[in-house]
Amino acid sequence: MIDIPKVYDPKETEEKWYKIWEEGNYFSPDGPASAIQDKSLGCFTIVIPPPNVTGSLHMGHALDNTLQDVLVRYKRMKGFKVLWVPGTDHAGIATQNVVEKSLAKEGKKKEDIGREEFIKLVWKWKEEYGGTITRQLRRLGASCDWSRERFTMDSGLSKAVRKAFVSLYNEGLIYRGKRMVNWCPRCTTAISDIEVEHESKKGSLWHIKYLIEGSSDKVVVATTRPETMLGDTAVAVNPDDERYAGLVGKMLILPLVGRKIPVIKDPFVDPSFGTGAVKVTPAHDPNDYEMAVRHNLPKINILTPKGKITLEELSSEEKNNLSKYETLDRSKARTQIVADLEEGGYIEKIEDYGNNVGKCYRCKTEIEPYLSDQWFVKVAPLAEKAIKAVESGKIDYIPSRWTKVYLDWMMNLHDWCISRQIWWGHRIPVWYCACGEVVVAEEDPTNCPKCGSKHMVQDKDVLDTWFSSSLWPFSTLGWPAGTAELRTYYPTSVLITGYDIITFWVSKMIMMGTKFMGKEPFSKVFIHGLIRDVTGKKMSKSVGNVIDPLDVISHAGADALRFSLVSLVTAGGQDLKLAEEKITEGRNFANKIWNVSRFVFMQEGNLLKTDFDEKSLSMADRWILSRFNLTASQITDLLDNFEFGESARRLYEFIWSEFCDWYVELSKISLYGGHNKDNTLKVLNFVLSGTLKILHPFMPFETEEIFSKLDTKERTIMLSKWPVSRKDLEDRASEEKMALIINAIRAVRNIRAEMNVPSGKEIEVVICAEQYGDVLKEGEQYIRALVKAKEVKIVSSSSQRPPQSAMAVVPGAEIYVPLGGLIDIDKELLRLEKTLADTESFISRIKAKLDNPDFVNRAKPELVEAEKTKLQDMEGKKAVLEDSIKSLKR
RNA sequence: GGGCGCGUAGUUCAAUGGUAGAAUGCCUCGUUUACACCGAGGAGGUCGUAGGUUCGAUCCCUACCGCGCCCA
Repeated sequence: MIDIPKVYDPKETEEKWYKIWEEGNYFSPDGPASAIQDKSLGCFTIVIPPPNVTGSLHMGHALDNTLQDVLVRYKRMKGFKVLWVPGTDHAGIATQNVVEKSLAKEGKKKEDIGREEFIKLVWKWKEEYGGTITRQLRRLGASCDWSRERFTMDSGLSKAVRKAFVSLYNEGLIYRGKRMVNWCPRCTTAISDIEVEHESKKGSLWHIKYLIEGSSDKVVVATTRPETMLGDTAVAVNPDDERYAGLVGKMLILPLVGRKIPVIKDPFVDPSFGTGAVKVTPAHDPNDYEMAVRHNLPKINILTPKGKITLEELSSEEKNNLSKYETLDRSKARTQIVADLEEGGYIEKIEDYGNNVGKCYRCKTEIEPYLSDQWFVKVAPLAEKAIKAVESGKIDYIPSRWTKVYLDWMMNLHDWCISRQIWWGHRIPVWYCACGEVVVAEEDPTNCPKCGSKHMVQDKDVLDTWFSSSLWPFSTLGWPAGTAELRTYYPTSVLITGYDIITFWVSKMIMMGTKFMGKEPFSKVFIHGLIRDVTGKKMSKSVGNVIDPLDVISHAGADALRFSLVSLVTAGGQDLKLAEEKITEGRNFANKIWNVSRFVFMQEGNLLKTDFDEKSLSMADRWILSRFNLTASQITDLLDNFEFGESARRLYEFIWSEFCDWYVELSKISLYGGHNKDNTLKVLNFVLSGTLKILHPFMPFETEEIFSKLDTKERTIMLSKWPVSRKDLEDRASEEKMALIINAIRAVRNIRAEMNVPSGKEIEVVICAEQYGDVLKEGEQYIRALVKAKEVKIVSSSSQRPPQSAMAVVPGAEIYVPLGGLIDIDKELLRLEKTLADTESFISRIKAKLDNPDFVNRAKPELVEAEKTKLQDMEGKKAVLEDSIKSLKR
């Protein structure tokens, strides 16, 4: 029994228990958990934000999934039918990148092996390595139902994607068109607006001279992107700009190129930008594109998908002139063109200019506005319902401030570009026939419905990964089939995620859920902050400030990690600054729990029972039972309100301070003194096992390990009943009594330390209490033991004050410690005078309040009463202190 | 430019319209039979600045200063 190690070792415990839980099917709502389910409570469902299949667990995942697990474990113990659906996301671009990289190691490109082979390779990669993150989630302790694990490329989910696409297409909510999109030249695909990160960057503004045809005059055009001039088809000025009024309609000669382009007027042009005349490059700038549409200008594309110069769309003469630029990368082309312009005397000046560049959120490559054929979702009609769902309160954001962020964004949506020019993903379910027929269908067509041809060609593009993610809350439950699962678990209960993906994912699930299910996918969205390093910076490998959750799990244990993270969560949803010290705190806490349990196990007798006798409870027993009962109900309320951080902090306080520092020390009196030993042990066990239960959602492994050593009828803490608040354990009187005892003990300890009483020396204590003599008599043994006193005398009148003693005043009692020769009179005087000064300043503040008629008349009466009582107490304290000082001075 | 969040102990952060709390670090003491990943005691804060509301503001309101994020 006593061979329990002094330091908690999480490693073995974690492996052992997770295996037992998973193999015992404890995570499933239909397994052993059903035994504790209360039908009247119904279901509690969460779908996991699916991590990228290529991913490995970072702190953000650790936090997000810990919070989900806390809630899930809590609800499960409470009796809800709990389902937590796990799974991963196929992460189109990211996964393709990974496999391309491994191909590159063999010196191959994906084009070398072809699309079909490449996709096979990705699947093979997925089978081999795709389980990494789900294994890591297991190490974290996540109690999701792995038997229901999903992958966004599963056949079921793929069916859902096709169903959704075809329905939206048939309703006219999906369309194809040539549009200006955000193009990543590295990923060689379009990406959506929100996948672009904006960054301000120092750049230049080049002032370039364009000659006016048939004249020696010139127009100076300012641009931040001189290289795109190869695709210029006009120069535009503001219609109200008098400087250029005479110029409109004239033709200019494009430098280096020789192309003749018109000067046009368009209100879009800002006369204060540069010279007020801007070059118009319709194929490479979204605003220029709009202008070109208005003025019917040609759109000349000069870039390949890889971002290199192409002359394909130029005239043959231009091709000859400009061949030196062909195949140059866009940045090299800029350098070259600027150099050539300078040489030709076309540069008027170059200014420093700060501009905003868009970067691909995946690979940080600068985005190119690029004109191409793409598929779009017309979002306005979908957004309308999604907005209503939140406005009407059917979906609540917690904290509520995210509501506004969501709504603002929803109301300003552009159509969503959903096609991606990559290979890995859900292929767009559209087929083209040589006869011109287009088929959009859930099932692959065998032949053309119009001409009967068997040679239908499927669209090459795949869908944005977020398209399949947007269906996640119902596709994972079997949709489009109307399964029992779907009826039982949809809508889900709550979504837990970071604020960084409200726009990417949350909003889209709401759109698709309201659209296809007719019901919001969840009624609550809990948004938490993001993990940062201790200085507030984002954790990143390149900065080197990453704390790896798996390292932490290895060194400190999953429970420590979980607890540390949760205790950092704030009600306001602030970002979490994670320092190593915080992890240490979690580890130390885990060790504290281990050791207090060890203490309980080390007591003699094997009666690890909890059936204490109510009639023979001591004051301390009643106190801890009442405190435990209160704590359990607080934790319940806090968790019901998603107050994760506060609940963790409250548990810490209860366990460390109230249970360990006070009750355990008090219990030793009867345990080691032999008096009422059995009952004390039962109370200890009762509180310990109850505490383990309310702690279990936060620290599942360790609580299970300890619980398993207790003699309870419940085979696993995971599926034990959540403690309910018990009126019979509430005991305000004992709490007040113990408060007095604790104050008295603290006061004596303070005297001992301040007066340098050697720690081994036993002292005498005299306590004078007019009102609370009984309480102090009852608690005398506690005081004696905890302050190392050989005697504690309770007297009722201060006339019995011992001479040569240090003293302190606590609410309800005066405490004297006779120190005989030990007392340092000067030191004690100093101490008392300081206390007196504090007391006096406090008194004057209360008096000022009570002398203020406005306060007395306007403040709540009970508050005024309380102040009066305080004043009385303080004046009493003052009198006692003055007396003591006087007698010491004598 | 629009919006949001944050400025509280040396540090990292809570809470609260009525004497401001914790963790960590620091100082003193302590190896007492759960734990030194420990215990006891202590020092440390004009709650960013200036106004306003209020009997009373760290908290509510306004402006400003500083920091961060999101959107254009």
